[in-house]
Formats: sequence, C-alpha cells, structure tokens
Amino acid sequence: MTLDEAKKKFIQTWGGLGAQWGINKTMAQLHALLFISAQPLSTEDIMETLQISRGNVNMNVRELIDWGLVYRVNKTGDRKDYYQAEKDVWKIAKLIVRERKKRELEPIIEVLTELKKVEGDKKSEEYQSFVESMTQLKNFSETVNNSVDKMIKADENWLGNLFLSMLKK
Amino acid sequence: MTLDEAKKKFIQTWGGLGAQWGINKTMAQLHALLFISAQPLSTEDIMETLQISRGNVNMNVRELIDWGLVYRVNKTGDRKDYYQAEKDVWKIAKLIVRERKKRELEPIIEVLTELKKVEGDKKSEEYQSFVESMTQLKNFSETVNNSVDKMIKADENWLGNLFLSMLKK
DNA sequence: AATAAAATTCAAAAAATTTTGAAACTTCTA
DNA sequence: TAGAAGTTTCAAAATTTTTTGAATTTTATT
Repeated sequence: MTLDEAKKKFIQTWGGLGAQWGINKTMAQLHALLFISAQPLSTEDIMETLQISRGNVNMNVRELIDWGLVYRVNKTGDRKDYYQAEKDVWKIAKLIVRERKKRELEPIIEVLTELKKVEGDKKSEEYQSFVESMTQLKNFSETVNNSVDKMIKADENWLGNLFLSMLKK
Repeated sequence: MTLDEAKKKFIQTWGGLGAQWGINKTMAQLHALLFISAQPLSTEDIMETLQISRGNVNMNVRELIDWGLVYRVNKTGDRKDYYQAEKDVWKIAKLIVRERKKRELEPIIEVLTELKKVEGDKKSEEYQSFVESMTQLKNFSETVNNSVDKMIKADENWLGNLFLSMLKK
C-alpha cells in the first residue's frame, strides 16, 4: 500500500467510525485528514482532498475547533487561515471525554435527580420499580462521572510528571 | 410530576441521549420503555405507548435482542411474544461496551496494524509523520482494548480502576 | 476609502436514515 | 390441514440530516 492509499483508507475508516458514534462523517474525516497531516491545511486544501464544499469545510472545522481538537494557525505573509489538529492521542481522548461529560453526562444526572422525585403511590410496584430504576441509573452515572474526573486528573499528573522530569534534565 | 409524566420524560431523554451516541432514537426509546417497565410488554403495548408501527417495533426489538439488552419471554396460555429488558445497570454497561469493542475497536486495530505497514520513503517527513500517528493511535487503541477486557471480567468497581489501569498500561 | 481576498452564513437541494404498513410467512390450535 | 393469531420483511414514503453554493460579511492591503 502506498502512502496516499494508506491516508485515504485511514480517512475513510475514521469517518465510518465517527458515524457510528453520532459524529457527522465529514467531521470525522476532516479530523482524520488534519490528524495525519504533517502540515496545517487551508480550506482549499481540505476542499480539494475531501471533495467537499467550502461551506461544509467551514462548518465542520468550526465544530472541531469548538471541541478543542483543531487549532487555527496563521502563516506569516499569507492571509489564509490554516488548520492543524491536536496530535497527542491522550489529549484528544481527554478532550472528547471532557466534552461529552459536559454535554451529556452532567445533563442526564440532572434529569435523573428530578425524576427520582416523582410523586405517586409509594406502595405500588409500578412506582417502586420506576424509582429503583432511576436510582440505579443515577448511581451508575455518578460513578462514571467521578471516574472521568479522576481520569482527567490522572492524565494531568502524568503530563505534570513528564514536565518535571524534563526540567531535571 | 406524576409517574406517567416522569416515564414519558425518561423515555424522551434516553431517546435523545441515544441519538447523540449513534443509536436510532426509537431504539433508545424502546429500550428506555422496557427498562422502566415492571412487566414485560407485547408488540401492541409498545406500539401504543410509543405511537410507532408494528414493523418499527419488530426491527428495533430485534436489534436490542442482538445486543443482549432485551429478552423475549412467553406467558403461559398466550401466544404473543413479550419483551423484557435487562434491569441491572452494570450488566447493561458491560453488554454495550463488549458489543462496541467487538464491532468497532477490534476492527480499527486491525486496520491500524495494516496501515503501519505502508510503503514509502522512510526518510520523508510525510512518511514518518503518518507512521508515527498510526503507531500512537494503535497503542492507544490497544490500551483501551486491554482495559475493556479487564473491565468485562471485573466486578462493579471496574470503572473506578479503568482509567488508572489504562495509564499504567 | 476602495479593492481584493478570504471567511461565514443559511435557504434550498441532495442524501441518508428511519418509518410505515400491507403482503408474506410462521406457528399454533381445533 | 384450514384458519386464526402473531411475526417478519421490505419497497415506498416520510423525515431528518447533511451538503451545497451564492450572497453577505469580515479582514487585510494599497
């Protein structure tokens, strides 16, 4: 397999994977393209490579920047914006986990907290069953939430330690 | 909030969450409905509650059964099939993680292994950059894969230890 | 300030996904 | 084994999501 074929295949595969995780295929492909690109790319570069429109590039790049996965960079003596992806896989994972926690996990915990307060006949099987389900789910969600916090901290310590060891040298 | 309102809200919320994770909204709602239902439900019950067609119920129930999240049960003296969801939240989490590992993580590791073998000018920055990206991603994926294996075997405090074990390799 | 180059927006079009529902099929019962 | 009850299938319709591209806005240059 040549380098170009391999890049193409990676972009396709990553796009497909993204789609299975509720991420627009083009956004995932765009992320893949920037992730494997040694140089920052311009809107034109991306349009050309992925064969998509200017508006589409703009929209998906903005979204990736929102997630913190892509940076806008400027080349001196060039008015164009160039885009560059975060390359550190651990950082990428952390950014995605942090964002999904904020967007999905925290809101669902709020909702579950509300739903546990439902009114009804406390003796009925139906009522007890529902409250029990909400309780179980809330406990689970909170455990995941705490674990994610730990993970984000653990990763920072890991980076912090690395930084220290570099200074010592 | 009454019990019926709470159930409705849970089904809506769960459906929305599923959609953000690449799961068909109806499938997620159907799962929510069965999850909070004290009794197994028939196709008719589900059609009625979610206001969807027979074919739609059948398709989504089949998919949930494939994932291991829903069981088919029979009542004696009744020819209808009834459906019941797994109620243990930790079991549900394990089933989902196991299935996504099999469907997504393992295949991507296969692809990354292939892509690392790309041919090209080993001295070029472009080549080195690509191979480095694939290597990083493959290492990460394998770490996640191993952690998931441990998690599936472990008991309920798996998650607390998951990310730590990922960092320790 | 005028011009040019690039970025952004968003309504409409295209594409993809989901849903429907009636026909076909299966299973059970008398 | 005929009929009834229930399940499954899948082509077409409906809906949702994504993409396009021209008009508008922003930014930089002379």
